[in-house]
Amino acid sequence: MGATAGDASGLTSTVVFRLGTLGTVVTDRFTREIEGLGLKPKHVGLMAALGRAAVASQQELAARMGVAPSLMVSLADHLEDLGAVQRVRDPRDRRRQVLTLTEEGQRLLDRCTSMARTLDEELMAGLTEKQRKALAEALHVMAKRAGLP
Amino acid sequence: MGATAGDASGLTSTVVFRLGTLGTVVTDRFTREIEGLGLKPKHVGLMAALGRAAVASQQELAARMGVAPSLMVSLADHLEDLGAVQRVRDPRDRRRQVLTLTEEGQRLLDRCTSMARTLDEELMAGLTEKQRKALAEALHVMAKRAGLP
DNA sequence: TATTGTTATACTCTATAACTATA
DNA sequence: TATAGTTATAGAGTATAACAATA
Repeated sequence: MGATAGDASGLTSTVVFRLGTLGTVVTDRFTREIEGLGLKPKHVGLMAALGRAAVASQQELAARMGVAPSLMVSLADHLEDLGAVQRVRDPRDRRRQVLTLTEEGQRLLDRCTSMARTLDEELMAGLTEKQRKALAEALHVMAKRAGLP
Repeated sequence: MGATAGDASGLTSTVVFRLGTLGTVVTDRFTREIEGLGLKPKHVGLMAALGRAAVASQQELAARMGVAPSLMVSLADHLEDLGAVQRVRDPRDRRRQVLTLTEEGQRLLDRCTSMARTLDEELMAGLTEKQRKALAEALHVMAKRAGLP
């Protein structure tokens, strides 16, 4: 025994490593799943943000999602093309574009949510009900502390 | 109550969403942390893979990490420049480049592991010891099922 | 002819900077 | 002059395809 150089279980067993690698795998999987809807993860993230806030300017949404305003433009463009969001100029400040989720957008978001739930099931197949609850709670606490929804 | 359209807590509370977003945040944080060592996450992943396997050809490592062989070349190039890995031609099959972790590589890997542990602490600051154990176990089970180390 | 590693090229994602219109 | 949104441009990261050496 002793400090065998070459044992990297140290790194790979950290939460940082596991969250990073699992996050990538899961996101890739989700990306393939929503591809048929003409969506990428960021589009879904934007719809989810709109689902919570109901109404917000592009700048506010960009700040909330931590992306550049220029990226918000192309995300909104694409969702508008799909009929998932509406752009309305704020009459009080005509510089602001206010985004709202349409009924079609809500339907798309619902389908994505359903797909995510199916993936959740697959992902947690090896866990007991108790373990799933504990996992969900731990992720929730960490997400809030990190300023995530 | 009722089915209020616009409530997206459905999506954002899935494990898929939480793993994806937390994975990104945590990886970005780790990336900044190791920047001073001249490393990117993939370099660390390669060193960790070498730490476990001790010796492997570039093709084997590329397959294990799920990256293109061409990317393995540049990762190995960079680590070789840092003195973290050695390339040795397999005498039995001179096409194969066998990679091994040097002592310097082990030192670098150890420092990265230490940084990851510190981040783990920060990340799980809001969790009880019991919750941390439960989280680690759940992540471990899911990682194995996903074919991750 | 098939395989390993390498190099050349192209594609995706996203940020920064320049620009337009409103304020 | 400052800000919201847009457009143009550039950089990072990585894959695919073409190539060289070896089997």
